[in-house]
Amino acid sequence: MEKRVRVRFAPSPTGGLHMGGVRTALFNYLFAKKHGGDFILRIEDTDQTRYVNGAEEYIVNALKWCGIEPNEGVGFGDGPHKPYRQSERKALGIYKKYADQLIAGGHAYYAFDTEEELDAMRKRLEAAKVVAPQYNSVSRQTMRNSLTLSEDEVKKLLDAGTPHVVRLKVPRNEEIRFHDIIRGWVVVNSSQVDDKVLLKSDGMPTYHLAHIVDDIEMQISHAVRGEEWLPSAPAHILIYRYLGLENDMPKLAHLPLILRPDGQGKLSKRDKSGLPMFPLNWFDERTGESYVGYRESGFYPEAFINMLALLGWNPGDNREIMTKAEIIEAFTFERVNKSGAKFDPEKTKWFNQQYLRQRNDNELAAELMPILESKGVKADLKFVTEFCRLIKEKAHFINEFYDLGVYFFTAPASFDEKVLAKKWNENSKATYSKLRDKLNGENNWTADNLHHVFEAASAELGKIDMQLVRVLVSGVAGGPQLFDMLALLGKEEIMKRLDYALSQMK
RNA sequence: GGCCCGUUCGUCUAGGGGUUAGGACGCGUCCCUUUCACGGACGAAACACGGGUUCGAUUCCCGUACGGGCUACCA
Repeated sequence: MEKRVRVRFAPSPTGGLHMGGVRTALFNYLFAKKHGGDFILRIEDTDQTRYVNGAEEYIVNALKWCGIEPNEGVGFGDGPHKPYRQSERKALGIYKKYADQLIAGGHAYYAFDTEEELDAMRKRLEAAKVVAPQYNSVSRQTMRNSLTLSEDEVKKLLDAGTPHVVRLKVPRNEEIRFHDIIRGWVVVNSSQVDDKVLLKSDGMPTYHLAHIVDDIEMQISHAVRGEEWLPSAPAHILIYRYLGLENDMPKLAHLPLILRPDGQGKLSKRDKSGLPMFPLNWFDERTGESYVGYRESGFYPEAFINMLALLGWNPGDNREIMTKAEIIEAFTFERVNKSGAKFDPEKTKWFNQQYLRQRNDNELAAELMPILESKGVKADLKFVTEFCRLIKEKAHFINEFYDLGVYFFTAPASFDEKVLAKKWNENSKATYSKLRDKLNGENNWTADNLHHVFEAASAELGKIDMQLVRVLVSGVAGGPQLFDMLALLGKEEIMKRLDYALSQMK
């Protein structure tokens, strides 16, 4: 029988979760939901020196905002495999048990080398023109460890509490094969793998040991992670093997990376594309740096995850705008690409625009009201709702609305020079003053009727240039449909604006 | 440098031994329009290169180039 699908997202709380991490979480989530399985959040906080305050909370909040909610784990209600924080699991002695088992089986050993000694070893190897200096089956023989020291000596050192690590004893020359769901078979020779540290001198496990122990204990069925883990996968295979768990290990799937838009390297915390790299605002109190989030930039979480899902995956047909349910339904690892995908800021904006257009005017107004308030703009809901109807076609984000239509809230003080230079002449003042008077006599102030009034005025006064009227009333050359705009602003306001504009014109 | 992974329009991608190599973003032109948009139509734009295998290769194999990842008592 197939194992129940149980996958985990296991970030380390070393900073804000950036969008590459969000995508890894998303793919795990999609796979779990597709198969009716479990999605777990585990916190890999084994590096105490890199722990950042607030990072864990950020991760939880970011996943919540994205709608990528674990059904088990830190911040989402503990489950049967608690605790889900590795620091807490370490306190329970979980990892040491496995490390001891490896040592007892002759597959791991104690190493007492100091940082200086390790440094010296690397320098020595470099000087000897060794291509890849590492702690391995060859170099370990020149170091101070339980393979080179006598049993008595080792015991003495351990009893004296000498700082030491536990390392994996990787064989000298052995072919390691493993299957990746996305990439197929991968073969690496063990000579390329170093003797990885399993237990650090502070007693904490490294990622390599910890994730294996936890994946086994938590009955994880698939380890889905970024491609940056591919090179260490052979070492992981060895650990499972030496633990006698090779048949119980999760299936592996290494996701392609998200690359920078300009093409060089994987996405970093900061990018010049102008779009955020983080789901939510993030302030790093260590460095004092802050980063804007997708949420605060006016993105919808549906748009964000839709975009992310299509970066490296596709449903096999031409669909692009998909609900989360549709994505889940269509999701398979077979349709995940092998190659890295460059992040495309333009298309990302387009995704949000598509979702923006799906909202009705009442929903948009409800979203816009607090933004207006924060800008100190007072406007009533009815006005704002109509404003949304007019302006939404031009926007990608709700928080562009105000800037795109400031003149709906503040009368213009200046007027587009280009349009005036091209279209305003010595007769204009007389013509548009007459138009102003005609409008002033008009009581049926609707878009439709204003359209008729303009046509009649054009016939009577000579051509009324609609763009000129637009500039007189709004100050700018572009904007929503003119008559809708006049209708919304209202007769009183339009009169005021025309009077002011005409007083400024020659 | 070494090891691993990858390579279809500028970008995200579909496809796959014989196709006019399809879609989307962006870009351009036109239509609609007395303004501004939306919208519609059309267009430019890709199989990295070299060898095989084959009647035939963009598709399979091998090299090369290029790109990416890893190379810590970080994850």
